[in-house]
Amino acid sequence: MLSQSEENYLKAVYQLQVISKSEVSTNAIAEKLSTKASSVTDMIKKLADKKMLIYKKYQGVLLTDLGKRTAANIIRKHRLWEVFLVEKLNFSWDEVHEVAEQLEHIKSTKLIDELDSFLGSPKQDPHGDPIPDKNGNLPQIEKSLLSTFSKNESGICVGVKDSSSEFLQFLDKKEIALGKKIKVIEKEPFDDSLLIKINNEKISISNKIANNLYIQKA
Amino acid sequence: MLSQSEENYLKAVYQLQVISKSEVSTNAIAEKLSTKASSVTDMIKKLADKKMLIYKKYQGVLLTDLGKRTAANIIRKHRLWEVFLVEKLNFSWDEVHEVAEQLEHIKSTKLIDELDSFLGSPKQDPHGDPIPDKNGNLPQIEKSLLSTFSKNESGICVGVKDSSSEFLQFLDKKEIALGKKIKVIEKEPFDDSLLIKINNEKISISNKIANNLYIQKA
DNA sequence: ATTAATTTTTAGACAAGACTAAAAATTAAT
DNA sequence: ATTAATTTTTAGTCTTGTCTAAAAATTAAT
Repeated sequence: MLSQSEENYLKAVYQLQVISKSEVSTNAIAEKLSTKASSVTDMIKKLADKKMLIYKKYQGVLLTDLGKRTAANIIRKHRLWEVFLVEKLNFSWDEVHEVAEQLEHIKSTKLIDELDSFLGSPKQDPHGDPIPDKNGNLPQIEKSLLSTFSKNESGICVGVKDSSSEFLQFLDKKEIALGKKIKVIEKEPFDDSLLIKINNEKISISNKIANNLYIQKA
Repeated sequence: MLSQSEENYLKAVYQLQVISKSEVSTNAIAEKLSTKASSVTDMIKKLADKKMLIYKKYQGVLLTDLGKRTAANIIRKHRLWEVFLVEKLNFSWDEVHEVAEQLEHIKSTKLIDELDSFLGSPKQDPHGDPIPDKNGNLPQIEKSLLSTFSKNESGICVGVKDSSSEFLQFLDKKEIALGKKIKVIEKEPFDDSLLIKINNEKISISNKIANNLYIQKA
């Protein structure tokens, strides 16, 4: 049985490993969890003892299959709870993260199985992130950051990279939502800002915004 | 902000104080939480520092108004989650306790407000226990243990004293459920067992069973 | 009213998880 | 190929919540 803290470390390693596809460094984990490298060293020793990851001193860590499945399951729980909060309890997509961080640690297989079917086995969470299945498989959909688009390219908004409430509230204000069609009208070479068409309107967005919006190419 | 452990102590004191209506002893708390008296002493000092209860050495503790409201709110969360599990996620009444013990510690006012209205503001949990309102008021319904009934008295089954899964499964097997009408046909003086009429059948139940079933007198 | 039994508190220890400061190993730079 | 910079680990400390064992206070019993 893992503690909440152990689960949080495991989740962080998983997310970093998905990005890097190789060993995850102590410092990277420390940064992700806003903690100190020394605390990370202590914890990865414990997780290595529990066969969740492979640890060689000074070489970073790699999740074992068990570790991957366990981490994916925590993420599954997190994202299912997010769907629940938005679909059933009137939360907006910028309010769910903090509560889901707590709910993901509840231990009950029946709970999560029943929640999944109660929600109709959703495939994505409110931010467009895929929900791992019961076996820990995480289906990845084809998507690119809007910042990589050139003039006249278009697609459907399918996800966000940053899911801070600041960013999400900004998107709400601009009426940029998942499922909407976006077309790049102009790309400004000076600051890489984009003039896009969405909701039948033309609006200008900064490179920083475009760099946090995932689009499925049309 | 209270830790999970502090919340569990507070809940235990609340439940003991409701029964005794006076100071709660260190040993009583220790017994309720399956812990040691010395641990209890440590914790009640902390809860006294936080103005949750009044503590005089060797004299037991009494909850403050703040403590009472806080404890009632934890119980409110516990019972609302139990309703959710039974009504929405196909849990049976003997499966909910353990999961609700975890869910009751989730911190989010919006979550519990929305859950309450999602469930239609239920007034009782699946075991017939009243759900405290947002202000910590706990409406008590009129009820008596079936063991106190005499021959020919009757009423409606409205709650259980023991909510262990063993007892609840026993009730399921005998088709004794909340809302059912029960009439005492005979009371056996030798062992205080009862012959009762329920579901249009006569069945015999031991004093121990009758002592854990709450009935609203007809 | 002492003595005995019980309850409660104190003192000290331990595990988990975090931290700081310093040492060791690795990586980068000249 | 050394030196410098960075990263990682170790060693020691702190807090929370628990425990055991012993001391102190209260309650019960003669």
